[in-house]
Amino acid sequence: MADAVESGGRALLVSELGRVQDLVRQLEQQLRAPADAASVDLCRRLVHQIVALTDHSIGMLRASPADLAPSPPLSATGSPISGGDATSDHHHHHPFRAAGASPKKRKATARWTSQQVRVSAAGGGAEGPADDGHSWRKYGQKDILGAKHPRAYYRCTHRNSQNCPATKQVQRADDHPALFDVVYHGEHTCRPPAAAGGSGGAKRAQQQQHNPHAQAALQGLAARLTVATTTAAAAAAAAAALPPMTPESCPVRGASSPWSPVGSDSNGCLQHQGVSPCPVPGYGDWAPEGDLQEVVSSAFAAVSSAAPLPVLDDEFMSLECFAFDHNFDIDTAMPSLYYP
DNA sequence: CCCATTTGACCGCA
DNA sequence: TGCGGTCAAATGGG
Repeated sequence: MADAVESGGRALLVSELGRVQDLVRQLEQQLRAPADAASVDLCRRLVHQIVALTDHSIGMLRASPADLAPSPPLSATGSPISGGDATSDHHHHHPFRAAGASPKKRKATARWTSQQVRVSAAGGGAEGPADDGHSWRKYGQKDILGAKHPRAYYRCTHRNSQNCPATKQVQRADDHPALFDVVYHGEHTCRPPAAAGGSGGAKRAQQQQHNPHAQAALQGLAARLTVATTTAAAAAAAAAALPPMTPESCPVRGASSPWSPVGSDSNGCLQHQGVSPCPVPGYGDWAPEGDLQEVVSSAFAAVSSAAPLPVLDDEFMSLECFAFDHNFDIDTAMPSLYYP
C-alpha cells in the first residue's frame, strides 16, 4: 500500500540521501588532506551530520502506517540476569550466502543480533579489513566448504573482563580478493574508559567519549552505510517482487539518539588505531575512494528508483532496524542481496 | 612476562 | 555424520 512515505516521503528521502552523498564527498576530501586537529574536528561534524541525516531517512523508511506492535524484537541487551551462558554460547546463523532463493520467513525469535557488512580489504595486501573501532581477539579459523578462503572468528577482547558478548566473523569474498565479508554478532557491552572506578554503577554504558580517530568513526559509518544500502536494496527488491505483506512497524521508534558523541560507535571498547602502519593518513585501507561513495550512491539509487516503499514483514523490519541499530535477526534473511 | 595468534581437537546441531 | 563454531595448548612477538 502506498503511504505517506510514498510520494512526498520518497522525494524527501532522495533529497536527504543526496545531501548525504554530498557530505560524504566533503568528508572524503577532508580525509585526503593531512590530518590536523581542525580537519579531524570537521570530519567529526560531517560524520555527525551524515549520521543524523541517514538516521532520519531510515526512520522515515521504517515509519510505516501507524501501528506499533508492542512486540520488542530488539531489546538489545535484554539479558535476563547473567543469562545462562556461563561456559558456552552458541548462536547459529548462516551469515554468508544463503543459497535459498525463496525468502524463508523467520520469526523474530530472540536470537542473537548480527549484521553483515562487506568491506574492502586493508591496503595493498594486508589480510583483513581495517580496524573497525573495536578491539578483537581472534579465537579461531575454519575452512568453509565451498568457500575459497577460511573464515576467521573474533571476539571482543574484553569478553573475559567485562563479559562483552560481541563477536565477529571475517571471511574474504570468494571472488573479490579485496573484499571481506564481516558478520558482527552480539552487541558490545564493554565499557572503554572505566576511568576512576568509584561505585560499581553503569551497567551497559552505550555512550562513550568520542575518540580522535576519524578512521574508526568512518569505518563505523561506512559499515552502517553499507548496511543501509543493503537495506535499501532489499526494500527495493521486496517492493518490486513481493506484494504488500504483513504490515507491522518497527517498535522502538525512539528519537535517534544512540549517536551522541560523533564518530564513536554506539558502543565500544577502546578504539585503538589502525592495523597498518599508518594511523590516519592515507586511508588506503578500505578504500574510501570509490567504495564509500559507491555505497551512498547505491542507497541513493535504490531509494530513488524504488517502487512503492514496501510494507515490511518481521524479517525486513529487522533489516530496517539493524540498518542503524545493532539489532538484526539475520538468520535466513537476505540471500545475496548484498553487493552484486 | 604478558598478551595475541595459531592450530588441531572437540562439540553441538542439522 | 559432516560442517560450522569454539576451546585451549602451543607458539610467537612486544
